[in-house]
Amino acid sequence: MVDRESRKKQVTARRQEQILKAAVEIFSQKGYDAATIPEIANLAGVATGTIYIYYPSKRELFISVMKGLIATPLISIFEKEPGKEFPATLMDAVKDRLHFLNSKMMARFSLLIGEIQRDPELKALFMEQILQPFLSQMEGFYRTRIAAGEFRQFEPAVVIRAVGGMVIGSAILNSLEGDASPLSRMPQEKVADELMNFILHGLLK
Amino acid sequence: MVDRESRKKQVTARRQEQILKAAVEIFSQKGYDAATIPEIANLAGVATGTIYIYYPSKRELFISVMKGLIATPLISIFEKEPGKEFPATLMDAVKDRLHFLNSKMMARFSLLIGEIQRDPELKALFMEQILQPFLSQMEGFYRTRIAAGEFRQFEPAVVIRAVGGMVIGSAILNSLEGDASPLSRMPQEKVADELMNFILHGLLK
Amino acid sequence: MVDRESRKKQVTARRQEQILKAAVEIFSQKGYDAATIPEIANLAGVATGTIYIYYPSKRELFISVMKGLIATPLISIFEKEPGKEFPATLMDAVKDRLHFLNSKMMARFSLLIGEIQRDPELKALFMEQILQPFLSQMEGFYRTRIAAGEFRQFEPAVVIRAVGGMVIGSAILNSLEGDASPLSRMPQEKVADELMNFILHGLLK
Amino acid sequence: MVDRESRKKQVTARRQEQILKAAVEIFSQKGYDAATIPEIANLAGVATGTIYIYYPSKRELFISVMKGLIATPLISIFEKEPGKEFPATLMDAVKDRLHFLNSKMMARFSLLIGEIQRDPELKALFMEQILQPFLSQMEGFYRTRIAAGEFRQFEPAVVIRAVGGMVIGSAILNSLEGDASPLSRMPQEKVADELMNFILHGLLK
DNA sequence: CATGAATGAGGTTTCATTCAT
DNA sequence: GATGAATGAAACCTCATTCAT
Repeated sequence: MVDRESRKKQVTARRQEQILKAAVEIFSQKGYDAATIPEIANLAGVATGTIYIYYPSKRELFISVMKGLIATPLISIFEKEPGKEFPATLMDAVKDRLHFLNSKMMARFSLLIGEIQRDPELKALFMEQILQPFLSQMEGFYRTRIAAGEFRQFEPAVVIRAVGGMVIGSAILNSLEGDASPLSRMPQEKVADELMNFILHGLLK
Repeated sequence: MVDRESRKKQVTARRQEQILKAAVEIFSQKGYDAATIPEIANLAGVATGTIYIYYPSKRELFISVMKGLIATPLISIFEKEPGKEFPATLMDAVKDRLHFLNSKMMARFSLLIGEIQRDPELKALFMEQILQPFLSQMEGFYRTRIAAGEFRQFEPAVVIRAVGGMVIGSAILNSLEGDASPLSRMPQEKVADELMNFILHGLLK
Repeated sequence: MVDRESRKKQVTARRQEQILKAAVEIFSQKGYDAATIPEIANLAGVATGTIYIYYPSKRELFISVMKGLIATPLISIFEKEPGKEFPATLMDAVKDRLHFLNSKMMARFSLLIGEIQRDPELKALFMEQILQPFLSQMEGFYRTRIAAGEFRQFEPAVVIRAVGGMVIGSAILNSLEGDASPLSRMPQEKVADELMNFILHGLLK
Repeated sequence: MVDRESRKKQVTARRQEQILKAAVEIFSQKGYDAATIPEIANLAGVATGTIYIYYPSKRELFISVMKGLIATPLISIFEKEPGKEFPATLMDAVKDRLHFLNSKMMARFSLLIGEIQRDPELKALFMEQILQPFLSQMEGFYRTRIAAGEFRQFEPAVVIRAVGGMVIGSAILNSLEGDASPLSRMPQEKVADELMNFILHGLLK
């Protein structure tokens, strides 16, 4: 009995996941309006009506998709990894994030960023769950470095928004340029290196 | 005779403009699908059918809107202004662009960037009309500065995409944060100053 | 003055004719609904609005077109031509009508016969102007021939409807088969000959 | 299980039939353009959208209607019925067909014959499924009779087109005259008799 | 729970008709 | 009279949502 119940729950959970996964796919390919429930159902391998057992409306499903994307631990670039000295850490982080910028998830984000801006709930959620924590984390990191005498004393609000914008905008550029970008033909190592040097030392000699 | 004809043309042109303006407004508020022709017609102060005299379909109207946004002489940040020395020029440019980043047009762009990525025609148009020229211009400027011994010799492709991404991403952040951003409570002068210093000198002391 | 007025009238009449001719063309090509006033106007070389000076509505224009077709002196097959003996006359008539069956006008009729059946006014008009006179004429001719002892004494109503139906139906067959019909590769002379013989002598030996 | 599925199929089939039947009715009453999907849906007792589950477009529904009409085993007038001698057979056939000429289906055909001529697909279908087989069958029959020494040796192509045209045209006359036709007040027996005699023996004494 | 046929509101598009020039 | 831009009603079609099985 317990077994049967727990198996049931498992099946249910799996199905929910299937649907969500399909929804992520379709929504990010077509945007909110152009995506259709039958299409998502089809990709998920369930009947149209089944989706309404798990999500009360298309909008709710979409919100769930966005929450899923948003909930993803987007950015931990500047988490201190104890025992590692600074430049090495940042360098590694940048390399890691470079791959992240090319990731499917960032592509999805960049395709759905319009919907986020338009929907108040999504906007609030995004600000709360992603933007604020990210900016805070960066600000904390930045202040620490200033205190340590490593970084110049810019206005943190400005600098972190510049860097944050760079992350978002680069993802969009990536999604637009695709393989046409010269960066796709350079060793990631080199790109990361250059990028970090630019951020750390600036353009000026 | 000539007068009557030319007046007619003027009226016609004005109406076309009315429609386009309304379309820009509605499309950037609601996105492509959620926008409706009757709504655009209503805002333009014409009947639904009238729109189809000027644009053969909703899609064409949308393309025209996007072309209009794209055709806007977006970026001339780095045009040489003869007689001005370097840092002053860049500084001025950045200040100017800061205002630009806050502009309605950038807000619209940031809301419609998803559609641009999804539509092949728009994508091509955007790449051709905006992205390539912008990147080229920046690259040219950057190489000049390197040759003049002013700038470090980074890989131009990387640097300009970082800066370009910063422009796009910052516009989106702006649109998301709105008045909640601390930057909105700082003197533009100071923001521009900090930003430029960051770009020129980097984070490191 | 008189000159100018009469010229005006001429111009007006010509224009009316232009419009009607264009309407005949378009209506018989596309049928009533699929034909559009702008298209007719375009073919007639006038502005859309001009048509409404001459005809109060699309329907009226269509009725005029049909009246024009119907008014055409469709059938005078059996008019006695004095001084000619019988078989020769009929033979000639049939030959003449054979050409008529292939005519553009019969093609138009066969394309618009559905509209005639559907519209009560057109139906009445068609019956009154074409069908009844045609049947009467045929009936008169037939009775004369019976009286003359030349024709068998069938029920006239049956025979003339059979022959009348043959005329209409053959026009439709013609329009459907076009050049694919073997008849189009036979000398008209022979076809007329065979046809007349069939009608006069029947199938049986 | 099987039961439930098969019942579902039955329900589905019945509904498809309902829709098709309603479509036949409306299309033949109003023609293609003037017929509307909501009207057909209404007559079929289903919602507008339901029709689009069964037929992808108005055009497809129409094509199905026409195929249905066309697929009807229209004419087997001249099928040999073994054991029956000739004139009796033909007589019976004609009587049978007389009723057929008055049938609803022939009325529909005569109303839709314009659409058939205008639409290439329908035209091809009609030629292939109806006209050619019908003409072939008649030609075969006719040649047999010639060989048997019963019929005169006319050019078959001419004769069968004359008779075929008579069938189509008579149906149209019927549809136009309706009860106004004197034939409707004659015993069918007599009409058939006269008609057959006319065809077999011709007009001439 | 799962299914998928049915629903019908709502959007795009066409075009007969009007009317100011 | 002639023009053709403007109008807006009405049609086709889609798809979120429901519900009987």
